[in-house]
This record gives sequence, C-alpha cells and structure tokens, in this order.
Amino acid sequence: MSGKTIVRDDKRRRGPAAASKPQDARGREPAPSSSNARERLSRWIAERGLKSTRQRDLIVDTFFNATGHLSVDELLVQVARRDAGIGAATVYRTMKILTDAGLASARHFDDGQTRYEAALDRHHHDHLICTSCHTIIEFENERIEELQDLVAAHHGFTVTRHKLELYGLCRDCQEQR
Amino acid sequence: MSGKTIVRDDKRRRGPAAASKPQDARGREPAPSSSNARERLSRWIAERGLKSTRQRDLIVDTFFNATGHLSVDELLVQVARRDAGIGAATVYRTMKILTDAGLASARHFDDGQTRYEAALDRHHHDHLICTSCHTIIEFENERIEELQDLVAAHHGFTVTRHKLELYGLCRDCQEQR
DNA sequence: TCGAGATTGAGAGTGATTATCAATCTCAAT
DNA sequence: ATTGAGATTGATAATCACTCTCAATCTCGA
Repeated sequence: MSGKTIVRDDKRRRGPAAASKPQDARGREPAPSSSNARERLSRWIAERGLKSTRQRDLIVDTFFNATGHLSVDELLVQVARRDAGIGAATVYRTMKILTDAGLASARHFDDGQTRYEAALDRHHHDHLICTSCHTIIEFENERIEELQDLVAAHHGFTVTRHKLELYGLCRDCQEQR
Repeated sequence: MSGKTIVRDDKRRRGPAAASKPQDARGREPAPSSSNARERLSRWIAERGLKSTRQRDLIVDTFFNATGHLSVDELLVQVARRDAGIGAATVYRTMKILTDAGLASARHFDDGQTRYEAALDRHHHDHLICTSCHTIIEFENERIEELQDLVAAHHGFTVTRHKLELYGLCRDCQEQR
C-alpha cells in the first residue's frame, strides 16, 4: 500500500491512484513494507518483555495496510470490520507502541485529533492540507529547511524538529467553486 | 507593553527587556497600543449589540498589559490577582471575542493549550519555541513564505494560512547543558 | 427609572485521550 | 502439555481543555 514516492495523497480512503506529481519530493526511499515493519516491531516487543497479542497484530496489520493519515477513530472503524470487540483503548495503546518504536509518527493537525502515518525509513516531510476535502499531501523542500536553520541560527537556536503546515484549497476543491 | 519590534521574547513573564536581535524581522509596525485596541474593541462591541462589562474590561486590560503568548490559564491567574471572582468561562468567552475582533490571535502549539497573542496591526509571523524553558521567539522570513507558495502552486493548492514552528533549544538553554 | 436582552459564574457536558482494574492471555520454564 | 508471573485487554472512570446551559445579574438606550 501507499505509493512509491514521498507524496501521499489521501482523499479519505481511496485507491492508491492519482496523486499529484512529486515536484518537491525526491523519491528517496520507498514506503516501508508491512513485513519489514512487522519484523522491527517483533524485535521491539521482544526487547522489552512486551507480548504479542491477537489484538495488537490486527491493529498493526490494519494500520500498515491503510493509506494516509489516520486518526484513532478512523483506524478503529477499520479494525472493527475485522474484530468488533477490540476496544478503543487498545488502539490508542498500540499506536503509542508503534510510535515509540519509530514505526509510526504522530501528527497534530488543526482538527484536534492525533493522526498517525507509517514512519519506517521515511524522511522528514511537511504537509499541504485542504481545508475543504481534507486531502493531505506530503512534500519535502530542502531550501525551506535550509532557511529555517538559518533563521534559527540567527536567534541562537538549535532546532530539533519543526512543523510546517500549509492550509488551503486543493485543485479539485477550487474548481468546484 | 511589548517591545517595538516584531520579535517578542517571552521567557515566562519577565520585563520587556533583552530580546535577541530581530534578524529576520523588518520592524514594520509597532505592537498595538492597548488604547488603540480598546477603541477598536468598543466599536466592535457596539456594532453588534454586545455590552461592555467590568469583567470583560479587566480581562482585556490584563491581556494587553501582559507580554507574550498566554494560555487562558495563565491569563486567568493574572486576572484573578485583580478580581478573584472572575470565572474561567468568562476568560474563554472574552478571548474569543478578542479573536473574532482581530485583536488577538489564537495559536495552537504542541502543548495542547490555545495561546493568545496581541494581533492588532501585526504582520504574519512564525515561531521559534524552546522546548526547555518555553521561550517563544517570533520571526518573519519572506523567502520561506515565497517557497511555501511555490510548493503549494506545484500541487495546485491555494494556501490561505500556514503554520511554521521550529522547536529546539534556545541559546541560554544550550549553554546550561 | 425601566426592562429587553446581553453577561456572568457555576457546574454539567463534550471530545480526545489516559488511567484503573479485574479478568484474560502469553510465553518461558517446567 | 502445564504452569504461573506478568503483560494485555475491555469497560469504565478520570482528566484536560474547553464549550454549553441556566438562573441570577448587569448594561444601556428609551
């Protein structure tokens, strides 16, 4: 699942088709394969005496097989299709483990929910968010990062992470007006 | 209150002194004067049949006399020093009015609370945030904005607003390690 | 001075997430 | 295969940052 470039376009769960061209992406590493992630997770779990459970496996599998930036609610809906008995708390707990293990990363956009995206071997990137249809497009721009470092240096800061989100209307939504 | 450049350094409520040099700021407009803001607010309130109350005035006055990016909690503490009977709901309500009137702007950093900053006549700017002492420094960089527009255009987006936050350690906190 | 209508403070309600806890499940050591 | 210490689970309570509700007040133009 999920294309092979850095740009991931997730118009509310649709096929891995038509995404804008990756103008700023440099198409470095392909998205992590579910199997690779599973290996890493097994190791992570083993290393700290955690246990592998049916629920955990199901949630992880569902997450890596989905595209985009999922909220716990959205993930729970998908998980419930396979096992309606899984509780929300378990999904929260599992996503926390995945995040701690570096296999998922949590994003806090302006809609009040934490959204998760697959993170294995992925490079840092930022987001373009359509305020109408909620499509999220990822992009990477080295020049911007350089300028950020410059600004930070001017103020004596050492930047450890940053967040850049561009909110607006995507092409489709503009045309529909 | 609040310096006369775009850079505002708020190390947890301290005098309007020592801020790093405004390297990226262009020192356009001076920060809004409390009186000017009050005028605008009066007009705003009058225009829509709202009423001016003791609580409202006190909260607004306290807000404009404080420096930095205050959360409702922080503002409430300061307000309570002048009138302990004012409820949190009223502070929330007042900050909403101030925001709607364009006199304050709400910022959502990664600590889960909404923070407000004086907004009258201020230009758009972004933030450098120290993850250790929580100092917040504002900056403006035209080149970055231009690149953002370029990136957005590549993806067919029309950007209406953006958020750029650089998290890291400020000079002081780096030295203290 | 009046009174319609806005405002207030307290407390209930909300939405997202975390904590608690008894019942279960896992898995390494029998 | 059995066991049992300890991890996990689901339900539910609790928390956090707000927002809503409502009866008591306050504001301000007539």
